[in-house]
Amino acid sequence: MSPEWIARFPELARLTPAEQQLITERAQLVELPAGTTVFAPGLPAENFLLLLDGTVRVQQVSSGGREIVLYRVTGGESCIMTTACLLSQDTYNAEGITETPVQAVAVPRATFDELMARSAEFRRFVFSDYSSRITDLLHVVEEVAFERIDKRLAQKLLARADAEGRLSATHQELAVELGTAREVVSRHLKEFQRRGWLELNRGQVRLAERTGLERLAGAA
Amino acid sequence: MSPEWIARFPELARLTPAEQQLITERAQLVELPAGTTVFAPGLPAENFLLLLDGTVRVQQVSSGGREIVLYRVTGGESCIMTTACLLSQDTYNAEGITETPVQAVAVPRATFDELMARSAEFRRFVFSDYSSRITDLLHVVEEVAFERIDKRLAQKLLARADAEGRLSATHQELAVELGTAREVVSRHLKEFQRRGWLELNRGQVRLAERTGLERLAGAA
DNA sequence: CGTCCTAGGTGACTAAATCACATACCTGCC
DNA sequence: GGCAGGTATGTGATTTAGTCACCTAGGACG
Repeated sequence: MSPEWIARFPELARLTPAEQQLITERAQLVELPAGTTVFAPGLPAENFLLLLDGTVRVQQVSSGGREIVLYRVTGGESCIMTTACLLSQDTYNAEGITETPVQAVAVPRATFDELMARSAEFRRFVFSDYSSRITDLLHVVEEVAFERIDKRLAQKLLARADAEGRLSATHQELAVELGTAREVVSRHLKEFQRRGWLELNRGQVRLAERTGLERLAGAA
Repeated sequence: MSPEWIARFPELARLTPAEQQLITERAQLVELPAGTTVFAPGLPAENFLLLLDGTVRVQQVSSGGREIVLYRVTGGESCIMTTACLLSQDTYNAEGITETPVQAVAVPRATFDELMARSAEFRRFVFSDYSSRITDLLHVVEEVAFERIDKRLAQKLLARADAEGRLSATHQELAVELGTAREVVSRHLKEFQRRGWLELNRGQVRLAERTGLERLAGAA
């Protein structure tokens, strides 16, 4: 395949020309529509995935039907969870779903192994990705175990709103982000609205007074 | 150092003699008393640690002073978190503390890198350890986000009790295991006692009727 | 215009966390 | 033995979160 994509991964751009050629020759470009399940319990992971464009949401589902978003993989990152599935006998009960149309590069396992053997740069790339995911997971644990829902919700709203303070999300979707129940989100949103911090419409939130949200989000 | 220890790591025993020699020549045996901080936010991690004996408890501490145990590293496992610290610019707010006297092998970073380059077996060993830790963290997220405290407490008690059904732990220690508050643990323990499932003494729990606990622990 | 589906609202209740103390138990020391 | 000080545990009151059951509102579409 054509090799321009490799420039999107600064760490890979430092590989030797021969190593870059190895990747670009053996890797396959894949295009996935939004809503595709990239990995899930029971599905075998065959490739090391490098995301060029789009985002993959990784979340955990409980037996009781509740869900929580663990992290997102975006362009320029690799999807380690699939790699980890290759190596662990334990099955994860996490799943990865494309949130947008996704363009990615699939590196076959044998090529992945060869690059791990040949290139210190490649190893650094893979490890730093692992480390980032572990950091993400530690962050989720910290939030879920120790932080108040209203604070976490305020943080989410600020993080996901666009420049005009708008975001499209149902209460249910926000609940999954935080790993809580829809009613809990609805009640807090309503309270925020009562305080004049935001306006609510079906599937839409518009931030009116960021300062209040920011104070709550930043509260120790 | 003397090379017998390597036999405790089945994956490493499959390395070639030359690779095994590389490790045993360069690695250092370290002995740590119980209660030593192995890694913590801010501390630089210099070595790849392989545990021979003892256990290291890895836990997260919140700003509010609450804590939660994430997982334990025991003999035959490596302490990936320290390695990950080497590779991630993000600082973890997790810490590792020896729970017992610990005997470990410290592999210098350069030797670690060399082995990663030379040995597919070594890579498999490192990756499978990473995967196990990620699995552990996913498990913690699932428990904290979705499971009831009484069920989790029952599971902990069953898991930590010895053959006679005894375990030494304060309510506070159990609370840290679960990432909750001491009062919550005290009240549930008291209720378990009321049901005749266990007997309580200062710093001690004795399981009297495992069946009740088991039913609660296994409840969907 | 009615039907159906999804989004959101709400009251009642249970579970968990927090706060503020009150006791109980143990160890060392007189 | 008795007392002091530290650690462990008990408990009520209150707030916050999660659950359950059910309701209403907004759209899409025939």
